[in-house]
Amino acid sequence: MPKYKSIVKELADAIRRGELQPYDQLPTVVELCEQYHVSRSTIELVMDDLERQGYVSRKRGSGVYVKKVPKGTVGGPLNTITLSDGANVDIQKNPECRVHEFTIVKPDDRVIHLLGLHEHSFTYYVSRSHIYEDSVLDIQYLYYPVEIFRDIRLTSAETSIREWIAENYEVTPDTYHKTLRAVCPTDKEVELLGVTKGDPLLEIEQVGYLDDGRPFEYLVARFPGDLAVYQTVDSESLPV
Amino acid sequence: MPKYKSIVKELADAIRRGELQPYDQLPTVVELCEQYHVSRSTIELVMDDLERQGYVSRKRGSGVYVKKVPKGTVGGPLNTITLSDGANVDIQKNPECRVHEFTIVKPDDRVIHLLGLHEHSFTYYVSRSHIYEDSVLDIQYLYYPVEIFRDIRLTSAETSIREWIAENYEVTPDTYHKTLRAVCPTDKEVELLGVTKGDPLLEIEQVGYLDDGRPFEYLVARFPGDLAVYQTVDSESLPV
DNA sequence: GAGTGGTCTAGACCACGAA
DNA sequence: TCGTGGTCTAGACCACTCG
Repeated sequence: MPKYKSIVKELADAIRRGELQPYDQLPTVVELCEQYHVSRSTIELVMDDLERQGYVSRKRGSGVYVKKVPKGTVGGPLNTITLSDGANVDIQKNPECRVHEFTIVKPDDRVIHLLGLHEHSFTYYVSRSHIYEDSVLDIQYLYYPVEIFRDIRLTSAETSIREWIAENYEVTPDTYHKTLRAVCPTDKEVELLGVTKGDPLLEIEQVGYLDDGRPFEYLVARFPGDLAVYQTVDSESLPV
Repeated sequence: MPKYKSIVKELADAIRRGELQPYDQLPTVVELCEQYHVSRSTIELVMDDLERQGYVSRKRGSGVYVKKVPKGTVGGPLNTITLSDGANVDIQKNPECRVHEFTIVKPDDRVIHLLGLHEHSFTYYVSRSHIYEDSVLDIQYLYYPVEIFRDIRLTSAETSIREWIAENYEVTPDTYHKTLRAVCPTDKEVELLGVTKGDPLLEIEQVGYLDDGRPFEYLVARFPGDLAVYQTVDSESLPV
């Protein structure tokens, strides 16, 4: 782990523990340099990271300050779907995964377009749901180019496709392009998700890229609106 | 403008113009250093920025590569709501803004909590909609602490509250914490938005922070699901 | 082994804020 | 005026990829 990451961890912990309180000024950059025996640019990386995680605000010429955020809302998972409410469901590990379909298909135009495939390309296609204590948490539709992955096994779709890929191919995912929408469930989804026709779903459409620039994964996931939220921190605002 | 930003702009333009094609390798870091007469760390900042904007993938030990993205989908606005479809509506400038309510209120618990206010605090409260060619684009609910802004004018709510604040107060917004959801419209919203009861809405709940760490704005905006999407790029994926 | 990007150093200069 | 963070330099070392 790079040096700056471990400093980030220390400071973030201090904030979560309440050792650094809202509106407290962090030690100055120079002080932190001495304290951790690192150079100025390293501390700069640390501050960038802390700001992107929503811990601090930086005021040029003045100092870096701990944000006044409601307890428990900082340090949580960002840039991903989380299941809301006290529903202590960890979508990451706990839920059972039920595969509805697992085939090789000629994908529709949108998938071809977003994965940058040729007209006559084929992809793996998986549809599946996660289930926790008899309630269905989501429905997912996944597409993987056969060009890249010549062989994907059904068992991997029931656990972690990404893990299986990591073990069997030498590829490293880099970034994901995401689009979020509010949509109506299809008739099929009404049935599978156990929602009613008028219930809204939160949809996330995600294209994954490898570190050489190739799209390698197309994913659409839909969650009942009362279960899922997407949280993020950045410097863009809606125009107001 | 810092030096690295202008280099970002040049390279991003080259990619958008197609001068650099998908899967092309960018000049190496060393070459870029010579080409732009800058140091290595500066180029590092450039690459960070290009990657966060979704232009390139970086492969350690190999090179930086232009992502294969469908034409027109890169370089667009990120981390904010955009109005989908060919609907060439620019929410930023074109639409008329109609204010429904403009008062000072004792906000509810959630607003108090997220703005970090005392129980007995007051806020400005604005509800308004944007309208373009007879169709209603959104409905917004905004709260500003009276503690921070002693005076907000109605006219500003009809144009740009943020602009008005910038002209009348010495505050600089820093970052925004956002939560996205899919929700049902209330009866009132059905009426105001001209949607039907079962149509899903995309909701964005946003808390804005100043550069000294103070929350200064609470905003909930709701958009008809068929009009609005939220787009972003990052290195987090849904677990798959 | 040669070439790549990622991290880091020890400085410097600048823009800005606070008093 | 002085202390702050933001940018930038000219190097260095390391981890990694690829032929």
